[in-house]
Amino acid sequence: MSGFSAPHCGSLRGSDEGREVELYGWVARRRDHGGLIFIDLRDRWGAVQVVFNPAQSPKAHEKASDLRSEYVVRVGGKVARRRAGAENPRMATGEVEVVASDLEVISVARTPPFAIEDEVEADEALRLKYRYLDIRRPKMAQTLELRHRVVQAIHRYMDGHEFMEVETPMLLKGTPEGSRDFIVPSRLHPGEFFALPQSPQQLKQLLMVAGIGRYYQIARCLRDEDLRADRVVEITQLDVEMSFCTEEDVFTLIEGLWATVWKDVLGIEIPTPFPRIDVQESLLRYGTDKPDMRYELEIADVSDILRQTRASVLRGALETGGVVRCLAVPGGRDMSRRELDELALLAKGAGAKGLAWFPGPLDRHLSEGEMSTIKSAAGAGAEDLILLVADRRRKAETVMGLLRREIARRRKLIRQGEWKFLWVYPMYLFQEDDLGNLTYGHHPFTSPWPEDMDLLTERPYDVRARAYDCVLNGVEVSGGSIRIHDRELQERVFEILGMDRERIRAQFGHLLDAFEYGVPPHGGIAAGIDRLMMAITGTENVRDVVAFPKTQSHQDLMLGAPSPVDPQQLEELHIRVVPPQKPS
RNA sequence: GGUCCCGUGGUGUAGCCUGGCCAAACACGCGGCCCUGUCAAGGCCGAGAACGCCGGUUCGAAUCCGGUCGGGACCGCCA
Repeated sequence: MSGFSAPHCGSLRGSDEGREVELYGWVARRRDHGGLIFIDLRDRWGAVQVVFNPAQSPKAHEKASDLRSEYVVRVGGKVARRRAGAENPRMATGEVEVVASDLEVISVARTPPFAIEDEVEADEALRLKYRYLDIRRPKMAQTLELRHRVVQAIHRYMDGHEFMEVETPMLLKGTPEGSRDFIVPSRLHPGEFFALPQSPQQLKQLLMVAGIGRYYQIARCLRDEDLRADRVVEITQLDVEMSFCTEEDVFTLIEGLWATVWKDVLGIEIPTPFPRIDVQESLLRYGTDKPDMRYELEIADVSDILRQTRASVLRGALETGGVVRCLAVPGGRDMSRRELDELALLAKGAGAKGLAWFPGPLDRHLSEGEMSTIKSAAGAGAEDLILLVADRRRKAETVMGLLRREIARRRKLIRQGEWKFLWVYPMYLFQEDDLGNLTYGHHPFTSPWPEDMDLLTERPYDVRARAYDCVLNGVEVSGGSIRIHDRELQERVFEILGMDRERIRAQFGHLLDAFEYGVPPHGGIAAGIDRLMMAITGTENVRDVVAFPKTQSHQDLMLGAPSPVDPQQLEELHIRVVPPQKPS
């Protein structure tokens, strides 16, 4: 018995009328009329109605009464047009049905822990535990197929532009830079470890030195960091590197790539080139470096208006070097106190000291003049409510960005169906970390802005970077930079980052050495396929676009990973486990 | 590292704030019977949870408190 070449359940159409077929699939639903029995038979391609009629085949009909959900069956029968009035326009196969003459139960099934239907909202942990059932849901299967088609379109496009896919190793050298590495013990080198790739960054730069010129790879990258709704441990990225290029070449390539993917896969024309915004302006106006342009809602800085204000909470923040930012909520005067409290909770959750608004509690602290100046700065209309946050600049931006997104969601301001691409460019080379230390903005291989070279030592924070992010509907779908290709400049940047000679040599010696053997100028970009798929499918949950995702605490609920290993295995790897001390 | 939300039959929810009327309600699903044109089929009947776990408060806890486990959202982090 081979059903491999059998017609797909979901592919039958009116034109198949009269065909004798054998179908293989899962019982999606059974409607037993005592006399007639209908089942919907499902496979990856969809579902078709099968009729068991005792008048036509009493044996098949008798067997069919034992069918239950998710049984795997083989049905022999004839494709027939449905009788007039019995067509189902809601099914792609709704014009036809298969009149069964033969039925074989290949495999029975327990009642699944949740219904295999798109609408049923099962608990996510349960879905993850039984992912193989979850993927049977048409929506999940379709998402995976869409992802496949996107990736195929990417391969075609990159190949068409003479990019060569080169595989890079999974077992790399660990670096304390960037995100936390996943490490793999070496059996043959006691006490030494490989690191799994956070990205093939250095390897693709070395491929440029190797003369490959145009490299790409659909690469898996692993970062041992805390998860979020839009982050998974194991990400897939389109990794690209090219020689003798400028930013403009990268922009053109990627704009063309997305335009092709959208056209080939979604049948949608997207306009190119994409608009650009520099990161500083983005943070000011949208409170984020990945603004969603499907709605307006601009943030305004009203610090200067309020320097002398009687409102002490606002003035206090300004006097300690902070800022006051505000946002007009369209028609927001109708918001309930409860709703505003929820927003305040959100702001506090993000680390804000509080949330102020008017009309409201702020009324008696602000002068008429202040209120009207703020309103015009925020572009507020008569029915609008003004939200204000006073804090350190970065905190205020984070909080306002969060509020902007929340307001857009709550007030349904997001224009669904729009594809708002943009480049955030340029960015800054360095940023300040939590402890006030200087660290890189993108990664340490990013080229400084040529005109800002003089500032490197004196005012590093003002140095722009030849780095860019491509943002789609508020999702950072790709980011990259033109790299440093000069050994001395690269060493200088490492030093500014606080690395001593010894460490530079140990960690990046191979790259610096390579730069002495004829290095082309180069640059590139990496596009997160997971986030891209989020934007395409309109989900806010990455796990929706990954076949077998892990939970927030890095667990695979289906496999039960991670799990302890055999002591013998540990011994072979020269590893001893020290359990965490329980504070008692 | 931190803040917050959630955890009740197979599934989704109600009940929890204002403890006793709750061995817990509803829908779907599940099992049986009836039914020849349904497609979320329909009708009738039925089974199924001591309320994540541990401890505390109380005459009495699904309900209050503490802890713990699991899931999620966010801040930090993620070059």
